[in-house]
Amino acid sequence: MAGTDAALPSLELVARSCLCRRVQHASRAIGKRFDDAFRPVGLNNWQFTLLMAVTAEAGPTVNQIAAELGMDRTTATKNLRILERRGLIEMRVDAQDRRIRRSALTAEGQQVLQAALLRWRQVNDAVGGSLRPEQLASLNAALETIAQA
Amino acid sequence: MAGTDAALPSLELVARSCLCRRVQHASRAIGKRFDDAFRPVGLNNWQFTLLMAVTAEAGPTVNQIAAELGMDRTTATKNLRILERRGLIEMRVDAQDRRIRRSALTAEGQQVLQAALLRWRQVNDAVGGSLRPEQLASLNAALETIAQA
DNA sequence: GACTATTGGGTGGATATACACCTAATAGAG
DNA sequence: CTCTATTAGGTGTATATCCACCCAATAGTC
Repeated sequence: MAGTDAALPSLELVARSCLCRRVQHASRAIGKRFDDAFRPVGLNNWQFTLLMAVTAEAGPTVNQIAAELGMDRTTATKNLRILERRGLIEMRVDAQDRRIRRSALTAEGQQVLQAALLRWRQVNDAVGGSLRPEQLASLNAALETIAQA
Repeated sequence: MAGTDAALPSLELVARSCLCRRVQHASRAIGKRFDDAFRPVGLNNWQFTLLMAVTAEAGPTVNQIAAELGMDRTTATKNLRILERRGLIEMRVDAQDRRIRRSALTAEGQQVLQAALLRWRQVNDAVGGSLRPEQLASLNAALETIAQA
């Protein structure tokens, strides 16, 4: 309408084109789907991701895990502690540099992760399958671009 | 490697192709960008989205807002209460059906939202501009598909 | 070796999110 | 009109997330 600042975008435009809202909405939805899939093995989606990150390298540090997942370091600290309390991972001080704490899966953690992998593939295939192959590839590239900002 | 269960996906494959992890990573990154943009006006990204949802319809209910944003109803309740405490919105019981609570922006809420709109456009354009136009369109479609699951 | 800067990490607080469970108001069946 | 089902919503709990601030260990300088 006239009378409002012409420099301001209309509310309809914002609601339609807000990337933040779209990504957050999708994030909640996909997180819930993976939570449901992992519930029988007692994990949620980020715990699965964290277990994966712990196994990805040899004894990754808190900082390495946080950087890899793009989360705040203190968030990684607190989430790792929960997995540690449940006995799925171990954190131990590095021998050379005593500031550093390195993570590793316990035997139980490996078992839980193995049990989760089949469920992961099912739900990941299901979600990916709802997109056309070229759309999935484009989505991955776009998400990576956004994540690196 | 041979020796592991052939039915299990390799850890490398999982790390590379996990849609949940990618979406969550992008969600954290973009949320942080919008948080930074809105910080000068005292909002964060979801508060902005919530204010937008409150103005989108005439006096939307808690359920309507939660459905529109794909968030849990109880999450909407608690987030709305924070905006209410700050005096940015008002919740009032519907005259016809006293179970229903309808939301509306206060004058201060409108001012804050107006101040945020310019910042929104800057950061939304910046993020969208890092993608090619057809990639952005494809991203929007893919995110909507995922959100509707 | 002492002083300072850098780095790895933790704590406390505010808010974000969802689940299990609950209350209150309305709607519908008889 | 009463009883029950449905619907709108809230509370408590556990965990997720980030920020401001802190501590301890190492590295670098002299």
